[in-house]
Amino acid sequence: MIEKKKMVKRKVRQRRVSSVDVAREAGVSQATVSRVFNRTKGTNVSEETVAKIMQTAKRLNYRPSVIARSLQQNSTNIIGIINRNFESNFHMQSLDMFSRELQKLGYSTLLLNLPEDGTMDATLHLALEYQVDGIILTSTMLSSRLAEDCISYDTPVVQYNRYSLYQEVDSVCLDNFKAGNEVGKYLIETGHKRIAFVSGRKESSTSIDRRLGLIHSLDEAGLPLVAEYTGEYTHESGCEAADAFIHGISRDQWPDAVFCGTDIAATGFIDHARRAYGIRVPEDISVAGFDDTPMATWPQYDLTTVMQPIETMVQETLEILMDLIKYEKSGVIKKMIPGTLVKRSSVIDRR
Amino acid sequence: MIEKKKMVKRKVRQRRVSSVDVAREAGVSQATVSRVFNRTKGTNVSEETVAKIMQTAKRLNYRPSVIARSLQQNSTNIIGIINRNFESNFHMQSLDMFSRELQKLGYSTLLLNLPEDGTMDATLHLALEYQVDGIILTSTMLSSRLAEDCISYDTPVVQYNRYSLYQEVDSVCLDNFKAGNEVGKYLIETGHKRIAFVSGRKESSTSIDRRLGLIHSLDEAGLPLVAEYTGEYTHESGCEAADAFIHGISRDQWPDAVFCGTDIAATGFIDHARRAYGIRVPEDISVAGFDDTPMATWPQYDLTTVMQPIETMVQETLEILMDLIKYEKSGVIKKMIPGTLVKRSSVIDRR
DNA sequence: CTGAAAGCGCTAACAA
DNA sequence: TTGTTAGCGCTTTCAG
Repeated sequence: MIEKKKMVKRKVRQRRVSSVDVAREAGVSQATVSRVFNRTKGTNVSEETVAKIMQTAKRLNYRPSVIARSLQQNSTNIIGIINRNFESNFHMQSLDMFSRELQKLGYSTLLLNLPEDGTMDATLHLALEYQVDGIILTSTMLSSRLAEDCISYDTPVVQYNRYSLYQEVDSVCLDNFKAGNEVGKYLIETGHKRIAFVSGRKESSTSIDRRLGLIHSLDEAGLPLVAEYTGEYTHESGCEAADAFIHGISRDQWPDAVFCGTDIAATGFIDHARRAYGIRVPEDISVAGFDDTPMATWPQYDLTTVMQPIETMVQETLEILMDLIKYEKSGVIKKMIPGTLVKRSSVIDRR
Repeated sequence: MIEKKKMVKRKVRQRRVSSVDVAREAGVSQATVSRVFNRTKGTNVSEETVAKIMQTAKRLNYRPSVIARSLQQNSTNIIGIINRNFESNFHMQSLDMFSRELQKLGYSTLLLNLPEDGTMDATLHLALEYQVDGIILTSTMLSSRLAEDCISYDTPVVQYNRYSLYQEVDSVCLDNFKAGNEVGKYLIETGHKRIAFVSGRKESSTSIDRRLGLIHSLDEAGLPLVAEYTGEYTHESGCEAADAFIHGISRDQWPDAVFCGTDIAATGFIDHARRAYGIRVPEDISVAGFDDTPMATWPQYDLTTVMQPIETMVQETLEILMDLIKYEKSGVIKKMIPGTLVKRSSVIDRR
């Protein structure tokens, strides 16, 4: 049996045309070619030579090597985005927006994924080895040891969608506590007495803060959290939560409002509560979500939820990062972005 | 008014520690340091010096510069992924899998987005200037002029989720014609006589092929396509399609089965048909989708749909790309991957 | 306005 | 086993 691969010619990657080639062909020095491809800042080259060089460059299909330039300039124009997962709409949209905005700013995006098993050492170091000009860390926090590494590499980092009061790292994050608190206050205002919570991932600090915000509002009103369920970012989790809150429980013990930490869980809750238990939403139970995904506007849900202003968050993150790249760091920035409560019909006024 | 930025110290990025620094500190030559960081292939360095160098490297927090190495080796270990959009689940999952698999193969991902307004010249050239080792083009086709550019740069390209018979570019794509055809045959087999189609984007070649496949099956059975609607990849499009097929149309003119080019449109169709017209799915109208997104398994839909084996498609794409990187190209590969019809209860047997 | 030359940090061939 | 040296392709003084 013959291995197919063995029969094929091994490839030696050919040398690309370089500025030297263009220079030789055009009868000028290599430096002049370089000047032509960088004459943004008043580098003076005669019209004539410019024309000649551009022409032969085009003929030889020459394009400057960003890599060589990076080496010489000590700057790659690459931003590393270290990504934890793509599980939610929020993450996808954020990534999309980051890479588009970076492109507009003249940067490219090096996309790095955290391995499932967790440690980000290797991933972060990879980014540093690529000499990226900056790093955006989504939904993860930097250990102080790794933060040191970034500093010693003089590579700015901004955390997105995660923050810690005890860290020197700049961050941009939705104010999940406040948002959770506002949902709670709204549910209380509208006359709900028996409020329950469905959490996203247990370890997720965003979920934890939303929950704490809710509880704070309940405490102030002297109300209990009557039930809670911890799941994943899935429709099924919402279904399970409905079972947990309703199955085998007498009607007067049901919650009259359920705050779900994610829209997707809210849809699951609503669907299952209706189908399996004939519960009317919002007449029997009000439901609120989080994220304002497209599904929130589907007529059967018409979900009261919290909108995360992704565009603003991305812009703020990039602004901080660009400043860190250009100017000396002075102090730590922890930007908390407020969410917006979007009121729809899935929460009813019970007063 | 004082500009804040003006008050801040402009930053000059410091030089990073290089192998020369380590060499000096450790009292060895720079080449030896390099060897230590590359001793995979039997480069012989004494235990003693290795220890000494590793120690001072750690102390100085030295890490080799991938950029410098790339320049010298004429290879960056970066793969450029040129992405059209993130609008669907399929795209996100593909991107996620690509970047994870590439990372396993020792490559990093440079993520480039096509601008809204369309031309990919700039984007492709950017990738080439970064000297990426290969390019994956998702949901787009390469003009023959740009294909030339890639060839002259000796940079392999593989198209993902798009193909063209007239191109020299390798590609991996779901066999959308066949999949559409199978859905059609299945609907016919199960006794449907009045079949309608809801398209994804009009220009999208994947949608076009799904439609052609469907029509081919109808032709063979001597059945007409009773209605069709062209929308977007949204729930709302599905709702609109329901209006188009049902509103103001006498019951005997309704379709008895609707094939939606995407799951998301199928959910919209089902929801709206039920809510606005009291139609029972599948009793009155059967519905099939495409993609096998998580929603397809939600109980209220339980959608018959076509699963795209994303993992296989990604693996095949990478295999082709890796071969193109290592070996001389011999012939053009156009890999058509079959979809899998997933039968669920949204299509009923009418025989 | 243009050329010569140094050097960014690294690898690899060649010497020792 | 280790050091010396020549580039990789570019930008950027410094001369002319």
